Amino acid sequence: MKIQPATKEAFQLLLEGSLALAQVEANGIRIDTEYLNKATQQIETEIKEKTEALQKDKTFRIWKREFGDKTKIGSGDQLAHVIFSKLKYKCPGKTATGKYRSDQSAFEDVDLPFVKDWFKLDKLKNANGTFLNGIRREVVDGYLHPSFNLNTVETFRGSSSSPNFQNIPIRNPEIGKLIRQCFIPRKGRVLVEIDFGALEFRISAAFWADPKMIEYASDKTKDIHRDQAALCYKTSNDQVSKQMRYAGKNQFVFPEIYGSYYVQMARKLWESTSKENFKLKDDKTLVRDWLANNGIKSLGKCNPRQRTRPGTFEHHIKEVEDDFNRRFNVFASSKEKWWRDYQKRGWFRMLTGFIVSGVYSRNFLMNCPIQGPGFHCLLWSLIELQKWLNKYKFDTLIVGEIHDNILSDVPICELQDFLYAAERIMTKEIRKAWKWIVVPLEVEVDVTPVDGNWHQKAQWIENGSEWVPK
DNA sequence: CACTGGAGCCAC
DNA sequence: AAACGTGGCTCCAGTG
Repeated sequence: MKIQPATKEAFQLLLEGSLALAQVEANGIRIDTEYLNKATQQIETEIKEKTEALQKDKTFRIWKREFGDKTKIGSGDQLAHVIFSKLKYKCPGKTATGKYRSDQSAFEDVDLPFVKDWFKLDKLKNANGTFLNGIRREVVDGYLHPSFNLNTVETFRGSSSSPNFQNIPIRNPEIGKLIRQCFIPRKGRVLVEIDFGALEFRISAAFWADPKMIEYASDKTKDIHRDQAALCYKTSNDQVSKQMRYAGKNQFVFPEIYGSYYVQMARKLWESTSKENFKLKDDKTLVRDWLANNGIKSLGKCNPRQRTRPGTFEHHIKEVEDDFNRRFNVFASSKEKWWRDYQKRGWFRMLTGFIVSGVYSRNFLMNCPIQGPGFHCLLWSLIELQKWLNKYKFDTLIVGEIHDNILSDVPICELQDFLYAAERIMTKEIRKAWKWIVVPLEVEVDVTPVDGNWHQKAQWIENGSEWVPK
């Protein structure tokens, strides 16, 4: 497959990008090595205790009898064999090679404490193995220097390795805290994380040139993820809780934009409602109960070959999807034309000047022109911000990048100037340079306490004359 | 013993 | 017509 940056502009972006990222790598992130060692010791003790507890369980005796000296308590395959084959619980599916699925959701309906505890232990092992150990292995004199690559990704996004700085836990609050406490600013300083808000949706609107999407991305009172959650769960916009919005974003809007369809989305959205505490914003009503009171009591068969039955959740989500495609009808038609044109030519060009040539799936065609240019907005901003810091001889250091955000280590005396400069570059300068960004861009800023840690980051806002904690 | 690929988990 | 995109890393299981 021949892939290359096609224009001078695209080439320049990669060249300057690699120079700027080399600086980021050299800067490095400060690590609280004392905490890291203490946390490792504690978690290893916990892993040992929890392992011994599992080995006393009667389910483990069955396991032992089955596998003898081949017994490996960490093996998901063996766990699945014991639960689904010996104890005859129903397995919800097989993997590509015909083995039992052994991911956590495959055991959702298994009510054995042994299984719940096994997954708790598995989470701890992952936190220790991949993250705490992964970080410690790479620390040099108290600093971590992850690689930030521009040459590994099909869509011309970036990646990170040794260690991967772009998948540090955050969604699981306990594990997130455990790991993120390792990352600290230099003495007397703060860590600052600057995100593009809803970047991929904004780029989608610009790329597909859909007036209704552009309107959505341009109107501060509108929020596509919240509004679609409301439609999916039959509530008003005001009733959408944080969890509901999260589901709307990750189980409807992104899947829909990147080529999924109502059957898959209905399953996931319905699965979310079975989580405990999946409630409306009033914090009393379970979404599952709310739906039941609104005439939707079951998911439906989810068989793509059968017509959906009115009154099922699946039927409802199909209507939400139809409505989405009607409202964003330019998006719906542009993507068909985009796919047809590619099939004729065998290559396509991104808004940032990159040419992608070769055999690709339909869904790749939908994702690549959004994912690539989204990251290019970040890379362009990082380059400009680095130049600005150099020009004015700031002590602020850019220390990392995660696809749509920049992490910096900032002396408190430079914080205000730095935030104003970053905002200017990321929302104004970039639109002067790249006219195809026909939607406003926004930044979201998080700052840690002085001498705090990454886990303690909290949102800051601009109040008209300065940046302050929200 | 070295290596490989599957499966799972972490992020955006 | 077909059915969610991109990565990195670890452990396990199997191979030679």
